[in-house]
Amino acid sequence: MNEAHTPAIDALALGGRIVPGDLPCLLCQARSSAVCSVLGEERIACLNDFVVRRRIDAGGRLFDEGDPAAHYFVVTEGAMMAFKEAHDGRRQITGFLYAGDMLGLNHHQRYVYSAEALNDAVVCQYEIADLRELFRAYPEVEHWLLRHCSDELASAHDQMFLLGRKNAMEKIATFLWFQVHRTRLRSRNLTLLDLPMTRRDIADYLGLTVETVSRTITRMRLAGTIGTIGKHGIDILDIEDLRQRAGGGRALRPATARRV
Amino acid sequence: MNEAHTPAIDALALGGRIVPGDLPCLLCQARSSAVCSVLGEERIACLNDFVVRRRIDAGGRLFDEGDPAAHYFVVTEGAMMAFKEAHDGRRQITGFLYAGDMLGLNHHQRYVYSAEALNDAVVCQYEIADLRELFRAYPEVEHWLLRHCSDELASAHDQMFLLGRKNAMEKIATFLWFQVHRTRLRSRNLTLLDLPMTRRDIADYLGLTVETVSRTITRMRLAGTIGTIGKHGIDILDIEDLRQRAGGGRALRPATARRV
DNA sequence: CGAACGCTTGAATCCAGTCAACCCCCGTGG
DNA sequence: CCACGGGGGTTGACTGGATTCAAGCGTTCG
Repeated sequence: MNEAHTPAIDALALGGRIVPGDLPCLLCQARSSAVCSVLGEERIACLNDFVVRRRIDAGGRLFDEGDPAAHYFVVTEGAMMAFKEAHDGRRQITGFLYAGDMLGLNHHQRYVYSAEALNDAVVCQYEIADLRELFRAYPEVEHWLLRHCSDELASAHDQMFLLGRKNAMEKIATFLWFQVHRTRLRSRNLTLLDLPMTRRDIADYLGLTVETVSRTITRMRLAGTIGTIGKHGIDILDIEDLRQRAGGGRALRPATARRV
Repeated sequence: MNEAHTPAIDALALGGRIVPGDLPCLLCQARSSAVCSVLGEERIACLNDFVVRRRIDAGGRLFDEGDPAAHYFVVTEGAMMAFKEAHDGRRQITGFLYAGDMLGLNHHQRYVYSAEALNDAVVCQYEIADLRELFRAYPEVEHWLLRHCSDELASAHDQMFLLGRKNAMEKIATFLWFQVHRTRLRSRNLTLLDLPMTRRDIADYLGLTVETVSRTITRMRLAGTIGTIGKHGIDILDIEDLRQRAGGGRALRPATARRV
């Protein structure tokens, strides 16, 4: 069971549902950043008993706010978003989630937000009921969750400052600034962002309307700060100007912000 | 030492800093709702080795965003607030905290927000370095923290919806609605709120200006929804109307929202 | 007593929202 | 093959809700 020579195909062919063996976990995009990163190579196989992989098509719902909360998820491929919706259609996206990010953790009976895929995505699904057992067997899993949860809380506070106190230009610039850091464009000496979300998604994330997002991006393009390529491409032409527009120093801490 | 007949004064008079004995912990306002609630009466004494009590005068700072994070705090008396401030004076209050709420938990080197007392307050102070030891000795402490942290995250998401998508009237009404539930006015058949914060604090919590807060409260008074008594008193005259103004059903879940 | 602060109110301003038109792209189906 | 429809995006004109600026009131405090 702990031998790593089992071919991936063996694990994947076990039945109707796709169960990851050692290899899928070892090769997983989220391996270095998700919960399972606390388990060494020799213990990663133990997840077989806990985890199911699920594929969600672009635009598909993973769960709805108010649904009975039976699972905890980790995004392993693609991008998802978490959001709240009111009766009248108003929507607030609370986070965009990428490989390694988690979804659905809470200690209530029901999910407190909805989750949808931005593009074709894959998630690891844990039974909430199994988590307690997992915590007992591997306390470092719980350490990791606590750490990650407090990180998300810190990001949420940054977002609250943005929503409550920044104007449209600062909001868009901050958003792009975090995207640049999330994708490590700078360290890779690249300038091209490929955003998986629509203008409407950006608006609903920043507390704006589509029109304002569009106008603001146009203003930044005319000013030479960025270039636009198609619907999803953003070329960062003047990163320092972007930083200035985002609001400069405080309340702009990409190092600690995991969720953008 | 475990004998409960020791007068509180003995424990409090031990020296320059105030060290709680069993009795202060047992009589603590936060006893039933804070981290220490997971420790039974027989084990509460063990906190002596970990905890120091600190008093903060109204308006006093507990710590600043960016300060080296050495402590974790639990509010035991009074009210505090957590906030972020920009160079230009813009401020976003991220939470008001009362007996049982926690402050300063994070896994970075520095505090990610500032904390200030709204009125004379008392906090329990834990060394961050001691927390790991505490987790090992009492895993339920870590369970509690994770649970509480995910609750705070849920509240933060509600607040993000409020900041990004609600108008002034809905913001104020939601704020008062949560205050009503926090103080359990309804179950006690009372209608009088005594808010510890100023209009400016409310404005900085809701992403508004003082003037808008004042005007909106006036409008609710003229409409007969509430009455105002002095600077801090609010009389809830029509709770159903308040609920309607707050936005009705979704995104209004006082049961799970601990921080308002 | 005067200064400071918190709160309220009024008038004017402005930033973002609303409403509407139009473009482009893409998938669909005649 | 092309006509069509729909969705996403952009732009313009106008509106409006919240901010800004300013003044005044009551209370507190040195």
